[in-house]
Amino acid sequence: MFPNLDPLLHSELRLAVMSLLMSADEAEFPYIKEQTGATAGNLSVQIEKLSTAGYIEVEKTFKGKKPCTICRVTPTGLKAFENYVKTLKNYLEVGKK
Amino acid sequence: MFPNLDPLLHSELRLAVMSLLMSADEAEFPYIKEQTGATAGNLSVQIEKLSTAGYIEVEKTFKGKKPCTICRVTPTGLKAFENYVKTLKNYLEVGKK
DNA sequence: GTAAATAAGTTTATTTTATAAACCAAATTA
DNA sequence: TAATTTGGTTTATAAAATAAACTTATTTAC
Repeated sequence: MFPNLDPLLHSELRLAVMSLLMSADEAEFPYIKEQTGATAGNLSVQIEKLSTAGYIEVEKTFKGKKPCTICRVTPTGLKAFENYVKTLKNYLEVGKK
Repeated sequence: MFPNLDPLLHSELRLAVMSLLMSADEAEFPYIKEQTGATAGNLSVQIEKLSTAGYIEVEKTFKGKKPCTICRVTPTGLKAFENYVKTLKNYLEVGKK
């Protein structure tokens, strides 16, 4: 009836990050920070978690002389996201079945 | 872009409880426990939170001689749930806009 | 009839998680 | 060259979820 929701995705900020990356394909740290309204510290932690899980890949390069962190969703992350959405529907689609 | 998700509903167990009550109209504690697979303790805590928020109403009666806790969703809870679903769509409907 | 087990919860404690605050290094601006 | 900004990371704190322990009453088994 209520299958488990992937705890890595069932988090407001991590879900927002994934959502952003799903449509943007790739995004830089400051952009994600701005779009989500998260603090840098919180964002850094959550990106690290998504990265550790293999849901996103994180590339640390330079933009001119400034550090630049680029994030991309991986195939694993894509699958996890889709699965999360499907699972969540069991909770949301009340009375539709 | 990513409006805040009602923290009271963005919780696996509480969401499951609400979801159940949305389609069942009213339900007894043991039934909710069985359907969600939650432990009694956890369920008790989460029901209390939903009740305090006014999302559900809890009636404590007796079934013969045994205590019987009945839960129902309130209009406030209904609205909150619907709003949560709407908000969540911003996170889930990637690339559909 | 009484001891053990079950039912229906609640309370308290522990663990996990999210968040914020503090910090760091380099670069830019005043 | 001192102060500020940018782009983060690390560490500490606050909040939340979860589980474990406990309570009270009730059957059920001996």
